[in-house]
Amino acid sequence: MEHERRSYGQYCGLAGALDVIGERWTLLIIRELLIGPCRYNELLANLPGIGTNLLAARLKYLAKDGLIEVVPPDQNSKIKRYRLTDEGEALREPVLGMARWGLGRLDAPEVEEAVRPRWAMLAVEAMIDERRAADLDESYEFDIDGEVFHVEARYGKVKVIPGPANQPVLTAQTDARTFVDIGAGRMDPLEATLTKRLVMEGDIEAILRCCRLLGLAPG
Amino acid sequence: MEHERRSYGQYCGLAGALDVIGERWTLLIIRELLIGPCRYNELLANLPGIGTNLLAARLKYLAKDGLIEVVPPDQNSKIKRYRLTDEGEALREPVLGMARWGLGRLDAPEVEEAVRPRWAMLAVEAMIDERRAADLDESYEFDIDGEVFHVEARYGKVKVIPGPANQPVLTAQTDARTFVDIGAGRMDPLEATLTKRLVMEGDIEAILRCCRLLGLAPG
DNA sequence: CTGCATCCGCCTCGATACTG
DNA sequence: CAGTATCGAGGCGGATGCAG
Repeated sequence: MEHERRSYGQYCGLAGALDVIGERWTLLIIRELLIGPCRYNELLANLPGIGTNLLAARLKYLAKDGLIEVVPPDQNSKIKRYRLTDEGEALREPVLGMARWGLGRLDAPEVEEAVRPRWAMLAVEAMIDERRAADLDESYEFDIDGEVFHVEARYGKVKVIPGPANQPVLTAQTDARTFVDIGAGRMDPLEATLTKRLVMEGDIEAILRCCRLLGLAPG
Repeated sequence: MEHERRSYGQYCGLAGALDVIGERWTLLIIRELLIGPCRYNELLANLPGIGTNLLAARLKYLAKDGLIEVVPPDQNSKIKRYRLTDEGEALREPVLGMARWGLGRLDAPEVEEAVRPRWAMLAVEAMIDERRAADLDESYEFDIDGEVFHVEARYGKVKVIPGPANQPVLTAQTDARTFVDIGAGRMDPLEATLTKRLVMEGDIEAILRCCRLLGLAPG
């Protein structure tokens, strides 16, 4: 006995979007997949509080609606993974926009708040202002609690990529909590550096260019 | 006995945003207020299906979170209105982004789908590509089922404004259903014109410039 | 009439247990 | 590892009540 899905029943783009991605947990699943393809149990681990039945149901709907697809297990690893389709990937911009909006409003984390280094990667992507990258041709490497990724700025186009950079002009090492604090505007990079919670290595000018790209410094 | 609000409990911008605007109906309330300040019963009328208690509860939370504020009744009209604060207004970009995403996926409306001319105004705003307005200095007037608004393009900055335009180079008249069909890409402006569902008056070149601005024509 | 508050039935959600 | 099954609690939808 299948039940029909709840719908707003409005002939409007936003209502149509929310019919698909408006239910609880759905956009957070999209967030995880925006960072990269995931296995079922990875999603479960990075979405503390979601019921396993609910995750399964959401994945089923998202696949039926064409936002995600299953990467079948290949020869070496017999593990099924989920990944965004182009249609799902097209949500990146608006979702990052919402993340940027929410980042600026974040309060200090309560005791029970979950913190994951991978979310810092999305925070970086949300903070980037590509208009400030017109003259850049370099990359910055981040190590957040051991999770390593880098930002590649190439003449106006900026990408955030998992893994270490080739020849970064800057490496930054910190913990997820501190990084999100900085992104939320509640801690200054200077303060984090002075208290040794943030350690940056590289040319001073490169550090400033990186901070400007992330909206952490004027200019 | 007040109940604590449900939260994802994640120290992440997106999760923080969804704690505030992720509940059912909330983003649609924001949509209505993005179009313009509204009275309680206007919201109720344009959100068919919402419970009156739920609307009241959402408005209360949105006010407490600083996204909306109450415009007190002034002398001539003793009617209370709700309007977005700057914080709420800051959601315009990501919300329009989601609307654009959803607009492209809209199926033909089912029998029971609600259609409101005011939503066409938001659809226009979502469709606009400001990068194509660099050389424009003119305005286009729309009449959707009697709801009149206009688009003002001024050298790269484009605004959608309620009410008639001053000296529009183009006036377009149609019904909400047809307009959303065009926005969703399921009907061509040409087809709508030939079937008399869309009537445009103005210079042929102006019509083409307007279509390009809305992503309805290449170039 | 507007702007809510209260009540109730149902559906969704969250947690745990269980299976291939 | 990757889900399915089950069940209690709470959020939602609709009707109704009521004060200004």
